[in-house]
Amino acid sequence: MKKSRVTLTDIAKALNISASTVSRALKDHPAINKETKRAVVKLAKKLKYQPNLLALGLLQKKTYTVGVIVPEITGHFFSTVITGIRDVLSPAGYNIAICLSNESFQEEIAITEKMAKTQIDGVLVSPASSTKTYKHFKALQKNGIPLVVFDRDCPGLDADKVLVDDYDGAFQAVEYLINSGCKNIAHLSGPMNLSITEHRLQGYLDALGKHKFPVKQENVIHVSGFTHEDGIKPAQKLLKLKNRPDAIFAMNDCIAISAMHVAKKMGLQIPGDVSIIGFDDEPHSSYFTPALSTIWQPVYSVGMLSARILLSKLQEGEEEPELRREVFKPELIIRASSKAV
Amino acid sequence: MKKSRVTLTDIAKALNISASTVSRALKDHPAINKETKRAVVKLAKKLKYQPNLLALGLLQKKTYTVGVIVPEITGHFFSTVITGIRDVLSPAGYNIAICLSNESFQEEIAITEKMAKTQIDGVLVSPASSTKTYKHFKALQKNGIPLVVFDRDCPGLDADKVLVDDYDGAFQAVEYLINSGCKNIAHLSGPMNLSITEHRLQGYLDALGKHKFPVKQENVIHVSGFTHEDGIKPAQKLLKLKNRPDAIFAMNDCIAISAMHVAKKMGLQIPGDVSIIGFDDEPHSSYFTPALSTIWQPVYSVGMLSARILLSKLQEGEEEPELRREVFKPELIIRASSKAV
DNA sequence: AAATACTATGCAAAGGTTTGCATAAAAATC
DNA sequence: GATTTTTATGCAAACCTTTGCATAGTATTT
Repeated sequence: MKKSRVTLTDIAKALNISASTVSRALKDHPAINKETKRAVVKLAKKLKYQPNLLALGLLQKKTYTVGVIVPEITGHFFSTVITGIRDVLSPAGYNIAICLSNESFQEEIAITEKMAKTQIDGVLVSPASSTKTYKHFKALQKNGIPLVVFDRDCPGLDADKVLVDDYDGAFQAVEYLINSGCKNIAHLSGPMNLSITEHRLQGYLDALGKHKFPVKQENVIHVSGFTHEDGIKPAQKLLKLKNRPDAIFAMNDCIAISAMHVAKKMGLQIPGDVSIIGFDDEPHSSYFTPALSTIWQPVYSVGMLSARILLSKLQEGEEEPELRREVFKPELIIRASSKAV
Repeated sequence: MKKSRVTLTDIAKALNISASTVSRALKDHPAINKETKRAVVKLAKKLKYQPNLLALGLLQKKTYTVGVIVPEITGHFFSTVITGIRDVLSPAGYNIAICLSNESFQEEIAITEKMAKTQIDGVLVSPASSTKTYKHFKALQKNGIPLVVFDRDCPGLDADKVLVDDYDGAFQAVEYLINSGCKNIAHLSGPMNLSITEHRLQGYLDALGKHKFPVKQENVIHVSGFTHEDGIKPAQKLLKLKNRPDAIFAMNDCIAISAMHVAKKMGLQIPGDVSIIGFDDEPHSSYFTPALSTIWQPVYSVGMLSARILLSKLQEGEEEPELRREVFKPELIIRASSKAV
């Protein structure tokens, strides 16, 4: 049988006083007798009184809970962002409700609806790759729930945003490959319709363009997901081209690792025959053979800053200041999978 | 300004009926006029009525939220367990509140207290490595909150448990090393006081014992955490022993990778000079050079089963059936980092 | 002694929803 | 036409906490 918890009224009855007095005694209200206060505090401790946050939330229309919507958490990126979010929000007294959209637009909609019902205070979101419209986010905003978008942009949505300059990261990587003497640079690109995919692709294209390299259709392949398996076939396709690329810039480290794997199986030297650069700088990446060159992003900072911005919206209250758009710069980290320049 | 949401009463007023009628109309209550129902449903949709789950929770003492307490989520293990949990609980209509203890006993206590206050329905927990007593868990149970412990056992705590046979996994790994001809097998063990550490260590010891191998104090080193960095120094210490081990069984894959890294830097052949076996079978593990031999665990299943057990406690209600203790068997996966037998 | 200020407490409402009981109206039965 | 049944709706309580206002008693001032 579910034991009902100790309530204010229970304590009040036991001491023959009113619930209001008990509430005030526990809240350091000035107008309260020291004796009474002492008795209340003592009994509350004895009975292990725990205030019912539901009742409080109902009363104050504030739940001290922030929702975080991410596509997945099994990768390094989002789990680290979440850790950053937690490290800001938790000390501030906020709960975090982490929800996984599983890269599904439908699930994302279901999540936002549930969040509205649970009276969440604010939302941090990185949209699913299949998300096309932002009605569900706008609905949250209309409900007065502040929204911060991180990492994956929602073009056209008016919200605070914390992003990473994916374009710049890609540009750096490709330009480095060019400077190191690569002549035929391919790109394992991400799933279509995703802002980060597009920005990285554009960075790749523009770096080629800047150096007057021709862009070959066959040199760009979109992978369908972010895991190793998703990278194998596209990498094979690339490395079996008649005009085999001498460099691959991959969407992320997992895909880059797949490409390295395929290349090695084909007997190719890395970086002798083909240079490889990834994106994300996962913890494992420096331990591969050869150690993977990659683009580092301030992942933890993305989480912290997003949380801080949301927090300020929650606390400053309602004055609707101008929207913020923060863009972090990534850094190229050269290891052994790409030629020295 | 925080717009207050549409409530039952708002709809009631607009239609000149009572809130009870509106509630019933939206709930397919039998005794309700079709006309009325149609009107209510139509208006509710138009105004985008969202029931307030706080009020409901307060009334029914049920929040349809389950708390999940894990030490961290940046690794592969817990993030995958969580995905399994979600895939069971989400379709059943439950929310998941993921909380990170950060391997800290104190934070874990704070989390459980907060969970009691938020009237959570049930809890899934894998305790922090620094957790020594289980008072906080017992307090939850006393409050009538069902608790399921997964992966990391809490010896002496009466709760449902979903574990992996770490002892058996370790035993398999070490026995394999013995059978493959290794004579001097070391163990990079986990943080002290953690059930999985102890079980794996015992498996190591017993496998040696079974084959009449001497146990050398110097061959067992405890690492302080689960990341690559935590493994480097202990691995160096091990491989610089006068009597250098010809095999290392590591606490997990990250540590094993560190050991491989150190060994390679020292110019040792793997597995020629030293065999290495890890634990966890992370997605990356087969992509290292050489591909890492390891122990696979049914991580996703651990999550799913834990969630299913909790779910049955939540639904069956209160009859307190006997506690379940499910133990999954891990599997040895031999790749290239250990000699063939 | 009367008026004022202060201290300590209680009452009641509010927050949104559900539900048992009561009630009213309509329909069905005799 | 009177009684019973059915159908549709409303009232009010309950869930727990906070807080403005009122009140009663005590202490201070004039």
